[in-house]
Amino acid sequence: MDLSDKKTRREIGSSCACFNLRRAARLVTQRFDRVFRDADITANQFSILMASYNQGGILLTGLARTLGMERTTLSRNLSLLERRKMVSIAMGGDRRERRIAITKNGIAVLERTLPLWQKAQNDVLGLVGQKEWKALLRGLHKVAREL
Amino acid sequence: MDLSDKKTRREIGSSCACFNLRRAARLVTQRFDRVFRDADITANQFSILMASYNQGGILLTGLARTLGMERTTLSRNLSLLERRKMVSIAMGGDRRERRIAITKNGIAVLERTLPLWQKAQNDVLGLVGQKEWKALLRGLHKVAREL
DNA sequence: AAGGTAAACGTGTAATTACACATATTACTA
DNA sequence: TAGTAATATGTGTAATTACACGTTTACCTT
Repeated sequence: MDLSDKKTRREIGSSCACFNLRRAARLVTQRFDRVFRDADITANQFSILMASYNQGGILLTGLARTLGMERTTLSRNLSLLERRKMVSIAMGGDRRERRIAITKNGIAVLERTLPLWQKAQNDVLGLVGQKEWKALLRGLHKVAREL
Repeated sequence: MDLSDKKTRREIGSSCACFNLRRAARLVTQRFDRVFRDADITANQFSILMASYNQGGILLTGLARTLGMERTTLSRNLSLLERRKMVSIAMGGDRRERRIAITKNGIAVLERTLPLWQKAQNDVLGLVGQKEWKALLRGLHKVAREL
């Protein structure tokens, strides 16, 4: 490939899996976090809380896998939520283990944030279009399964 | 919606635009950056350099819009690349303006990183599947257009 | 039981991201 | 032209991300 050819460069930009996914993630995250502005949590924290709710008692490493997040990244994200009493991080029988669970307070935060999530979600789906979004979501699930 | 219902919670997780996009972006970025490990730049910097090449002389704000990146985010990303002589940040006739351009050195870095990009891109497309990827990419472009 | 291997996790460091706020410069308007 | 609005950008702060490296604990093999 010849980078001095502008057509080649544009093709790379418009097809790059990393760039296009990151850009879309940035744009959607911005939308969500603006809607979440007056909430007690970010959209990212909302996802972590929801996963902790669904997989109560799961190990840190397992939760990281579910979230497609590096273990150490999740560790730091959870520390913030633990400090704010939204999750508990308990030692398992195996003393290396960290068992993650959402707290009552975390559930309460989730519940009162849910309407904001619904609004942000509807906003984005409305702009993208239901049909287009369905196809997109299928692809995102495939990525999560395969990578 | 009732969060005490597990089915509801799982539905939220598997449909959330923000979570699913961010997770896919994380996974793909991890792949790319592992392939880029011995390169002089990250996958994100690769994208910024490529856009700076394509839009040579563009203003910071305009480039940020192209990249779907907050202006201040791009400002800091560009500072790193300027310090390493990969882009130039020049004042325009309007002294508020910052005109961004890739340098000769930046082009050289791009050229020798291109094979790594090609490998990472092929890896991801192979795992996701060409057909699935095409549909996904269309959706990502729609997101970038509409948000 | 000792020694080596594997598993689970934390810390140091640095890049990435963006909001709130502030500054500088230009354009517009009364 | 003085004052105001709009534009373009930078800085403070904090969350998010992940690699490299190190520690602790459990398991396994002899």
